[in-house]
Amino acid sequence: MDGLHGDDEAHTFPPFPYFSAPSTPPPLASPLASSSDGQHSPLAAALQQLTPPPWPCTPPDLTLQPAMGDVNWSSLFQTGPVALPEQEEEAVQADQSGENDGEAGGSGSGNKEKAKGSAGRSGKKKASKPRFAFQTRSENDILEDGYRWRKYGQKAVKNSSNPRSYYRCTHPTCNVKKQVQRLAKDTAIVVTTYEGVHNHPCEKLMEALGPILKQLQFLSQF
DNA sequence: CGAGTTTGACCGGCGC
DNA sequence: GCGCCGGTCAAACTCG
Repeated sequence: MDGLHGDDEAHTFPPFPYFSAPSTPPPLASPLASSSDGQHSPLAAALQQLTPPPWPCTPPDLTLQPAMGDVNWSSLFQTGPVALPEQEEEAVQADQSGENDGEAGGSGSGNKEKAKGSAGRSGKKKASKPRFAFQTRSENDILEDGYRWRKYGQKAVKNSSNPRSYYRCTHPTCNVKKQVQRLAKDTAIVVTTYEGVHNHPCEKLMEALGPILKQLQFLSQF
């Protein structure tokens, strides 16, 4: 976890790819993704752009958060295992492709068991998910990234006077989590760590692009 | 009243 | 084996 702040673990990222998937984007979960001809319709192309990236799908709204002034994008880095072991990678993908019952159903399953801790379910070794961390300079702890988050915990962490907050994506089938914490050294800097990949389109992006998509759908008829 | 937040307790991993 | 620590749960609470 300390890799978050360790410079030796920091991996410089290419320019913040808000709307493009890292390499080969997974198939979109939304039914809208399948066009009538199944090929490269403008609608399908547009929807491809909505493939959820692991990082925020929308940039911090500087107009709404004037204090965020200078976003230190150069500090964008990847934490944790950059290259996942094959088995773990498979586990992660399986976890994200519909077997999200673990976390998503955990809290509401009526399971009397108490918290099973940070190691996850079934006593297996913790499967490391892709994690992406970046720093922003902001008065707000929560940057507007286009997704809806539900806070499920807050902890005081060692060597930091600021608590760490834990959030989970509110989408029913999404298992993405994020941690938000202010730097002890510079409390103006918020470190946000994303864990996992959204398996659904960005809500606010969909909201914003809705009219455009409708128009594309209309135009694609001709 | 439903959705989201707060907060204390609990659990597993890990270092010693 | 023990204790520390990070992560999660879930009941209680708040808010719109």
